[in-house]
Amino acid sequence: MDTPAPYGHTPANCRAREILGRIGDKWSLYVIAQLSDGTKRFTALKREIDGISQRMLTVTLRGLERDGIVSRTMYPVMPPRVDYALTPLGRTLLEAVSFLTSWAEEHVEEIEATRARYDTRVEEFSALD
Amino acid sequence: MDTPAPYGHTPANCRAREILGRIGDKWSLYVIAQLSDGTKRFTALKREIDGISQRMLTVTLRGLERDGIVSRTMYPVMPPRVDYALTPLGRTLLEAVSFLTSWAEEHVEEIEATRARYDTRVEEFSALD
DNA sequence: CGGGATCCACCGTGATACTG
DNA sequence: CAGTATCACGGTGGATCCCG
Repeated sequence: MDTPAPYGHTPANCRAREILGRIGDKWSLYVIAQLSDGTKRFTALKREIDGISQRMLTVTLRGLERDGIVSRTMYPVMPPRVDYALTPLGRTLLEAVSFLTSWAEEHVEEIEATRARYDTRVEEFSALD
Repeated sequence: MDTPAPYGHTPANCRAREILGRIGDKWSLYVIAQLSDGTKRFTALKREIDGISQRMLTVTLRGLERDGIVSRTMYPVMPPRVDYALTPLGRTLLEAVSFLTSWAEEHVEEIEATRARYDTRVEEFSALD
């Protein structure tokens, strides 16, 4: 418990960081996007999200469920059946995310150009050795 | 409810993920927030962002500079002086971030309550062993 | 003052195998 | 079908020392 002084609190952005930490990981955004058009089963999600492993889909869904962004409905049948869906809270998040998506859409070219220029400069600079 | 248009497999999510990867790391958001009220020097940023190491401030600033979100101005004087500021692109990002911040502000209590309930349930379930 | 270089601990992620 | 368990790996971030 006495971890030597964690990174101290930081004001209002702290919460935004926490949120970003939740949806900013490798898979959450894809899961949320796939659930934006309705309830889906585990396997359907796995099939639609290219490259995700069984484990990471489970881990991601658990995290989103924990924060009330995704709901999980289990049917005690054989074989097992589990449905996942966005909660009302999850759908409000969708709105915030689409704002970021729009920003990304609008500026992706500018960013990539800037990045390429930066990398070229660094490369040229390194060549001075 | 007026959720934004459903977005399925669109590459848009990839770009949004890339953006989240940029600002969703541990420190970028704090750096951006601190630069929102004007140009600042390295040491000033380090002083204002509680808990950040010299290394991580450098790394974070380089990343933001690479993507054209932050500008870096070096003065060849002794002792060295370097100014950092948000670029116009960086300031447009500020808008998107404040949207997420608002979302976090509005729902942080709900999320924390849900999270606490979830953890309690898991705890009780584990106690069944 | 504003870094760069190095070493290291942690943990998020992936691959694989097993299960109710 | 929908997971859990285990191991291995790489990247992120922290601590420290040094330099122009």
